[in-house]
Amino acid sequence: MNEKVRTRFAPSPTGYLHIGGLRTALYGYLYAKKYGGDFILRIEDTDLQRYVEGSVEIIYDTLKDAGIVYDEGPDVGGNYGPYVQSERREIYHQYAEELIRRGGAYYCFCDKERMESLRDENGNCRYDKHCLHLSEEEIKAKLESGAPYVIRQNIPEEGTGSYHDLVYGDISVDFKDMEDGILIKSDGMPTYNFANVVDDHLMGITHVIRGSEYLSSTPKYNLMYDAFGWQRPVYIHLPPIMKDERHKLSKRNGDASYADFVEKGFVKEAIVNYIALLGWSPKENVEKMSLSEMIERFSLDGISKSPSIFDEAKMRWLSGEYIKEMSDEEFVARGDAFFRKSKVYGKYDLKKIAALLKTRVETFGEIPEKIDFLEEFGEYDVALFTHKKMKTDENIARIVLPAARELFASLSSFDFNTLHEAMMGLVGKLGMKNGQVFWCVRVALSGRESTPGGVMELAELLGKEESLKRLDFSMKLLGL
RNA sequence: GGCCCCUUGGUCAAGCGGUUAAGACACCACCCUUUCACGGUGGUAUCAUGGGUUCGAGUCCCGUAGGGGUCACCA
Repeated sequence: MNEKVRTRFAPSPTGYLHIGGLRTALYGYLYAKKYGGDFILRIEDTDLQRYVEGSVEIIYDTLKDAGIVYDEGPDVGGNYGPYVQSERREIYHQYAEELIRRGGAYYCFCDKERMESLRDENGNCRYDKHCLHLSEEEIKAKLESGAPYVIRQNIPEEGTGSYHDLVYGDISVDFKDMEDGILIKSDGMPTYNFANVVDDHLMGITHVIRGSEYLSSTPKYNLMYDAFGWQRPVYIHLPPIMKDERHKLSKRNGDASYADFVEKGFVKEAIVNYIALLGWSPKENVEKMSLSEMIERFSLDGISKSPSIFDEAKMRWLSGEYIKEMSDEEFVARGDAFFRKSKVYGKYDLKKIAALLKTRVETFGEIPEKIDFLEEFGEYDVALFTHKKMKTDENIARIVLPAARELFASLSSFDFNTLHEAMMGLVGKLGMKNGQVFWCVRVALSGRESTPGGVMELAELLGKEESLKRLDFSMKLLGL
């Protein structure tokens, strides 16, 4: 196989790009790039009923945002266009007629009523090839009279369709279990069943990567490739991504999409990294990977056959790993939207806050809740001064706080090092343990059981004036 | 219901006839430590089930159960 690898992602513009779709795109991209091939984006908009305004742009934006770049597509061009199916109507008709000539399809004039009468006890109707037996004259007459028609695939009544899937292995389906599906609808548009075959061939797609829902209909497509005398592509079907063991993850159920997770503050690279790991694992047993590392490591034998359940907790962890690696500047820049949501925006040095926050949040979304106490300070439960392990309580606090207040007031500079030295001195002077002093002052400054950073970091951030104000307030709470 | 496919800890998963059945997330404990984190160490927990084949089965075969997909003028 020395022909150039060409894969494609072919979504229909029916709304947001969901996680499963994005993974399909990602694998197609990874596979193509792994072998120096091309990755193509094709829009499958043959169902005008389901078309949702603006979703094509969402597809472009999401892929771009996720770093999945396509070599050819509606907005970037290419030599195999157009890349939007609704612009290829004539092509489909031409090939449909060709297929009829080759005996692989036929005109069908049956109406809804007749189809209804074919329904079986399970409510399924199965076309009986009625129109396959129309004479050429009858067909011509009907066509000329302008009677509505569809074009159906002519599937053999016996035999078995077999093929080899690179993930699932050998798949066989009996022709008798397949219906003569519609290839061209009465509105003149092709169905997926036909358009995907024609386009994949015309666009030179070598590897078809798609969801496992097509596993059992693929023999139908092979019948067409064979009838046309075209080379069948290599098939790679992917297991579904589940929300829980019973339900597939889907936008229709209101499950989060890529965009939703970005909005929640997950690091983009982590989202892409995580979904790559759903249904695929590299041989090297590594999990955190950049896109280029994924390309290097991607291999089809690492794709699993069974569905995997989407675990937000693990994606959250990965997101945290990416955050820990960021510089303070990058954290501030990328978390900007979330810093803006916090009450402290514009009032503090965000780079200093970033340094404290990086190991304490896994998504940018957690930023506001972690730092709002810098602006919000008031009544709190004095029981916070009691901490068994630190050996401290309200009475210790009554000794520590006034001393700390006096100390703070005496400091001419209020940076971390000065504070550290001063606080250590205070510990010695009071003859207490570090924890006793630090715990009490930190609580007095924050009113919180836990904070990002310790006393010195907090005092430096708040500044001398605010620190003294808070100490005064806390002393009052303790009845001093 | 017919057909196709799937089944290793709570989750993602490695394994491809012989292993003490990796690793990660989550969880728990301990260490580090001025809180919380980070980091470090350790721990709990898995081969759906019944038959075969084999000296030997998570790995191969068959059945059963459970789950998913599909059976549209949707993709």
